[in-house]
Amino acid sequence: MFIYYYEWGEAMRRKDDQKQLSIKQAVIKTILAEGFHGASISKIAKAAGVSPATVYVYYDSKDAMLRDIYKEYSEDIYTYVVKRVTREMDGKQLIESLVRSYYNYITEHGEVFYFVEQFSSCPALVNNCRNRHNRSQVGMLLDDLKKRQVIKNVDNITITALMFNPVKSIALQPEVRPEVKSGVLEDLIRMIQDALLKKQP
Amino acid sequence: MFIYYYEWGEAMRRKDDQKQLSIKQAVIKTILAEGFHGASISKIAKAAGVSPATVYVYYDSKDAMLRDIYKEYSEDIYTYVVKRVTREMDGKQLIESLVRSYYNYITEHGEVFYFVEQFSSCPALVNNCRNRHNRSQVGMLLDDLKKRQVIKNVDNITITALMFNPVKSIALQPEVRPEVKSGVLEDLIRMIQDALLKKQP
Amino acid sequence: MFIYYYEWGEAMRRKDDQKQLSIKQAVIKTILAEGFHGASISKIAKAAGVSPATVYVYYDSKDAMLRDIYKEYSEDIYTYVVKRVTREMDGKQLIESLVRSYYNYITEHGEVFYFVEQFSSCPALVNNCRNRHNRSQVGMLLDDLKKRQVIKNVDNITITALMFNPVKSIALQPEVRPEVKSGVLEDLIRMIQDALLKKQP
Amino acid sequence: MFIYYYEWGEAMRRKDDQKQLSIKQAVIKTILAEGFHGASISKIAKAAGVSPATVYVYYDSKDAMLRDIYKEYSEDIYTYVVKRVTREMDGKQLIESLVRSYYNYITEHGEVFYFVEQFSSCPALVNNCRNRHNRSQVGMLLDDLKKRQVIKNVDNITITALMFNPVKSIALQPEVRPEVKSGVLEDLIRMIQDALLKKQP
DNA sequence: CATGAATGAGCGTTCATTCAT
DNA sequence: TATGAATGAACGCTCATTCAT
Repeated sequence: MFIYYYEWGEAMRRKDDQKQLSIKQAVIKTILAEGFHGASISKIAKAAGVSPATVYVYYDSKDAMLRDIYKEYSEDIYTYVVKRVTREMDGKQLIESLVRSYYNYITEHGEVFYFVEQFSSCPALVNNCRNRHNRSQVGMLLDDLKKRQVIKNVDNITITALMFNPVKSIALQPEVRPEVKSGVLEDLIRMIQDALLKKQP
Repeated sequence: MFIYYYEWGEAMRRKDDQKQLSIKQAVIKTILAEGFHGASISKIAKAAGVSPATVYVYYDSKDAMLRDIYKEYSEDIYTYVVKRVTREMDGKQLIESLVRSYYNYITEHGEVFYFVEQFSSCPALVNNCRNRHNRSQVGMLLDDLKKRQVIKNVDNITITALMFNPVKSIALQPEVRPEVKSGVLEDLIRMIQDALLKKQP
Repeated sequence: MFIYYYEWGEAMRRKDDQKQLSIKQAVIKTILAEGFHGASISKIAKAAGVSPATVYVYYDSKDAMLRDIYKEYSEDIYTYVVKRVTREMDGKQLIESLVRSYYNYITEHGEVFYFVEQFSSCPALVNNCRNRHNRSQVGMLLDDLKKRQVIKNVDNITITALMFNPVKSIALQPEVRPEVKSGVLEDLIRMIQDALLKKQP
Repeated sequence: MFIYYYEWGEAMRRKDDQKQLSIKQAVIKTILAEGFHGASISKIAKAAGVSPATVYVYYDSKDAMLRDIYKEYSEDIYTYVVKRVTREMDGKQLIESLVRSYYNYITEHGEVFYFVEQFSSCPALVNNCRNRHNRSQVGMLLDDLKKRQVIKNVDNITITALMFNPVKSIALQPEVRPEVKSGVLEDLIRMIQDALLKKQP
């Protein structure tokens, strides 16, 4: 008589990456549609096309799920902006690039950005997970500019606050039309350059 | 058994206002303590020292209640900053005053500010109520400065984005110590002045 | 205009004792019918004719509810048996009375007794609540008999184990007919008397 | 991908038995640790080191599994006590042996005994399975003693109720220290002898 | 006006069981 | 045979809201 044992190989890998992805997308989509507190597991599961119980195959709890997705995306925007910087850029160009990339990321990845923002604004959730990897890449960039006397020698949190928060608030304005936003963005870039760059004698 | 009181006067009326006020304070306090989605009617009622049913004497629904309170406080910060501007101030001083007042409001009225921020960040809620009264007072101030060629002639939403958002993000950082924030605030004010003021030849 | 305040009096006492009683009865009945682990809140609520949420008006949690009901009934049987003892009884009669009363209680209050037994047999539950009030009345009775040299001078837990456990096991046998149980009870009483009473020279 | 093994012998067979055994042990262990209603299939499977689905290879359902295990162990204690009886024992010794063995079984096989007790106390489960094999061996022993006029001529259920239930209740008391239990057991044995043995003229 | 009681709907989660491999 | 994935049903419980007084 034959006895067969199944080998734990590729064929048996049944934890479905596609399914987990669709859950993640459903989370982000549902939170955008229903707000953070309106995104229940059952709504998310319905949006993902799975049973509520299936969510718990992939995540230990709702909080853990949100935290995992947050961790995955929280630093995404900084990776994005840093990747678009090149060596040839001078200080002025670099500031423009960073601000513009930040804006572009928001328009291109609105749902994800919105999710991260929502999550960040809830202290109860965000306090449990800290990861500052790619953000620090921005910090290194700024440190270099300061050393090279290109930008003013102030704390990085001051610089990033000035560079990213105004453009964020513009990008998220639901009432302002994109064309207007473009113009505003140009003005903003000039003004941030004025604020940050050292005046050359 | 019913007991009747005939006397009806200011004292009686004030009692009701008092109750509504304590509900409002309870809302803001509870949302700070428990987060937006942890602030249930029963918790709020308990914090206010009334029955859950009493809340519905003053408000039609939970959403209506939050909206009412939001409307009451959403523009509070702009009233605050405008009130602290005086006629003698030149452009530079005016910018400093606006930014500093904005920062002071957040530190002094943290609970209210937190509530307004939380509410604002939920589109489902905020879309139903728009009021731009006191913010426009800031707009008038800026328009005047632009007409007098003191600050650059750009859209007001650009200016306010640059003036208020960086300082907000600094003020809300939970990890940064107040002493550090003070220094950052000074730097920020200088840089916002550099960004906004017209360069004098 | 009239203002009336409601006095918190008998008329306003709306927490319905009858409803709480019907919940208690539903608990006991449902546990008998469905077993301890089959008695869910929703089944209990249905049996009591209320909404599941209503249960939580009267009890903080399911465990607290079971514990409350247990505490109310756990010593009931000892109250019952002690109450049926009279001063005139000699040792032999007293033993007969205690055993017979214990048996009668079980047949008369089968549901309650079953609930208490089920609860007692779950260590996780019973460890959180200890009350030994009426049981100790039995202990005092036995101490007196020992002092008066009527029964053997052994530990009370030994005596109660011998007096009550055999009759309990008989009473709970579902397959044995009541007539047979009567005969068995008589035999049991004689033998327990033989076991406990000091032999007179 | 499938891998085939041809060799099929005792070793293979034993492996399956081993797996079923480890499931059985996991059931008993988990019920002791988590209580009857805390012993879910997934917890049991985890404790046994198998997948939840594997349990259903060996048993049709959870109830069937519990019933099977119950049937296997329910009469174990009577096999145990009967095996420790020898021909040379007189009536007094025999009673002592039975009672003491019963006590020893409980202390030695606490987990199994606890499982059987828990199962027995749930009518919904126990009603579906009846087997009185080894218990009847005790009955034959008692019948013989009665015929030989050593013990009183009463129904066997009366005798077993008196012999086994008190000692069970003592053995299961979690608060009483083992040393105390020893003394109680001695007293109990004397008293059960007094109750059961025919008085010699 | 003010309340504690009451509730249907929904929450996050776990269950016993089945499926696909 | 053995498995991790998948699930409908049910769990205990809380919610915003209404009811009866």
